[in-house]
Amino acid sequence: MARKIEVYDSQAGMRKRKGAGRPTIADVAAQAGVSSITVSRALRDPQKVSERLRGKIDKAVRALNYIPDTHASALASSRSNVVAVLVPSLTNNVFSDTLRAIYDALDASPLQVQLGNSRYSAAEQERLIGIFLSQRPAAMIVSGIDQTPAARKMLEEANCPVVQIMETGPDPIDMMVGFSHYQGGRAAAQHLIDQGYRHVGFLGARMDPRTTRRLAGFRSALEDAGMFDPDLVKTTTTSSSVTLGGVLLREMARHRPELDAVFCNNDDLALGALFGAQKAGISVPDQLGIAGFNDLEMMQAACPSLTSIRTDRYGIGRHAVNMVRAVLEGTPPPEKIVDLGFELQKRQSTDRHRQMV
Amino acid sequence: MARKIEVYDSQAGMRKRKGAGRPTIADVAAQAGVSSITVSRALRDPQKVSERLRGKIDKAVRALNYIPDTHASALASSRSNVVAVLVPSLTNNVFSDTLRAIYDALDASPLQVQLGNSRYSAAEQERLIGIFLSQRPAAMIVSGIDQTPAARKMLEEANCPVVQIMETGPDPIDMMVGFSHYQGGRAAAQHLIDQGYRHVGFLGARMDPRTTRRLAGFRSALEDAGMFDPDLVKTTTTSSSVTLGGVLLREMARHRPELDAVFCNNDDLALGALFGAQKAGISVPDQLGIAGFNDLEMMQAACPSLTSIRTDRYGIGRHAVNMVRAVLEGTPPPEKIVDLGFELQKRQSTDRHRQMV
DNA sequence: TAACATAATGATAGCGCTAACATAGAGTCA
DNA sequence: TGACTCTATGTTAGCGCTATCATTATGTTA
Repeated sequence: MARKIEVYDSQAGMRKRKGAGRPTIADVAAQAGVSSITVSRALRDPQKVSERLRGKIDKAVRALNYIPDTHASALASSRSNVVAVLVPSLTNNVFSDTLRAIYDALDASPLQVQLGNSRYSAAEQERLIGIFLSQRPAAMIVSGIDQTPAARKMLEEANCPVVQIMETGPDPIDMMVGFSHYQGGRAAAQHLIDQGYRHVGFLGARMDPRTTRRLAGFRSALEDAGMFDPDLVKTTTTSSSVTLGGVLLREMARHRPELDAVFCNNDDLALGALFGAQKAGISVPDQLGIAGFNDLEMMQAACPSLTSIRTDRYGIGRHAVNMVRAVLEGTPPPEKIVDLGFELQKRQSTDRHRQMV
Repeated sequence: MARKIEVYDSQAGMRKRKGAGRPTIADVAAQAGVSSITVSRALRDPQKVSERLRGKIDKAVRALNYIPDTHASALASSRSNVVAVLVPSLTNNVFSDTLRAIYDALDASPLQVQLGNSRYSAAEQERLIGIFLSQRPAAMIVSGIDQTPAARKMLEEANCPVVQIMETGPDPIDMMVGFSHYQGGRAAAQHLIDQGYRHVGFLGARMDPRTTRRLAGFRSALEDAGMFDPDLVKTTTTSSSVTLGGVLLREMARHRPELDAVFCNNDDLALGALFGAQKAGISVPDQLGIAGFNDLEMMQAACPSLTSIRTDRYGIGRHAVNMVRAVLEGTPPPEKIVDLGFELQKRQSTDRHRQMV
């Protein structure tokens, strides 16, 4: 038996791996003259360790420049501090506002963000969900409600809180924060009708599920008013830009001179439509009304100021994090679905009424 | 000896932890009738495993819906697949373009992005660097060259490639990709002087080290021309916005009616200045020249189109990733410092010359 | 056919941390 | 004072992977 142990030990010695060369919790423990677990506790939950030892440990940590290993910690505790967040675009201001809220809201907590960019592709979103789940995240926040069946299944089995954001719908995977894009599109169209516009067009770039629902709402309002004209709907597969807004507007105005208003499915297009109208000598709002969607900051600064549907993008991020934290702290929020609504911001670009009086 | 083993086993049984409940590599191995290490190899390096076993393993992986645990892998191999990226803002389009490039460039590799938002604070950047290093990242990409001494020390000792982006300077921590903001500011000012403007102002929001260097370049050009007037420099501590550009412009124009051009330290301010001028009945470019910085897409779409300093934000991200990958693959790039320069885009907003002819 | 390289697979230990239990010492109360 | 908490610390094993070596099956050469 002794012999066996010897063999065992020598093998162990021969096989020793080198690690990353950084100080470990054991080094800190040795330096402070305590056990590893005490160091672990001192770092995670200081009031569980006496002040005397805490002082020694802090000193050792500083002396060795010790940084705990996240991976070892996550493995041992089988819980990570990562909140995985999936957005379809990094350059769209809509998502950056929401992201900023998520970062702000997580700031006071030990949670970290892991961000993925699905590039408006459901397949890519599915792929990223798989990758992210391999990190055993503490929670997941994903954009939209149109996950692939496989993605949905993964999220349902993910064993962590999941929040779908930007949009609401009848069938949440777990929780939801957003608003109705259909109603938003409808409200914008109704406003243009109410302002007396009669030939209202729709400009849309790279239609995703949400912008498609805005179009559906737009259409329903116009149909109800007996004013819907399919020729006045112009969408593209290319991504949105200010330049594109101008191009689309001028094309539509050329083909259909009776056009007297446009609802742009986002604010970049609306700004571009304004510039396009200015270049073509079309006066806004007299000859052309313009409404956008999201109400980015520039809309009210523009000249003329631009009407838009204000959405609470920051609030969506904040709410999503609050719901996640509530669940992680054992107090699930009473409502699984939060609809933050939207608000029509009426501005000069659709203010024809006053001019006609 | 047998007895000893029994004791050992029973103790182990008493203490068994439950883990996360997900299938592990051992479950896959059992299902496929092979050893764990073979599964590990099949997943990481398929050609090291015979086709027959690979098939069985793939089937077992799918059947169990197995997702490898990143943390366990990182711990065992003491290397992670995380590239930590630190930017000062998530809402500034400048960084979102660079981020998009980083995500795009990493797409084909197994590397993952870990993104931090330092909110334009060096102290916050330092804190985040500490947090990120605890994940033993494969590489770090940080914005700017003005790290705190402690942050710089951590990065120097980080034992992974480090790229400082957005800016170049004489003393890289490791590698650098960017351009000279000083020269950019100088070029913008020189252009305004060349166009015949004589009372050139500077509008700046929340000055960070880079915008401060743009101002220094601006100032040096005006001083060389004997035209610098400190009263024509207006900066704020609040963050940049289109609205703010209009406010700053109108304040400056009111106090100094002789003002005939402004260089705005970013494009949002420049757009706001345009709108502000339009509201105040100041004609651009005749009575007022406007130049921005970065050349966001909207600049050329505006009416009148807006002059700006074009910067290669996407290229910065792409280059940074390429340098990182080169180092990780063992072929360090020949140049540690890459200057991607900038390009003055002359547009209508400063095209007074033509009008005067 | 012996000697040897090569390829495919496996057994074992360890990465750095923490859960779970164990223990020693200091109150606490009747 | 003894049975009993409570607090601060320690011991041990294990989280789920992979590095390292060991072994076995297979081909290759002279």
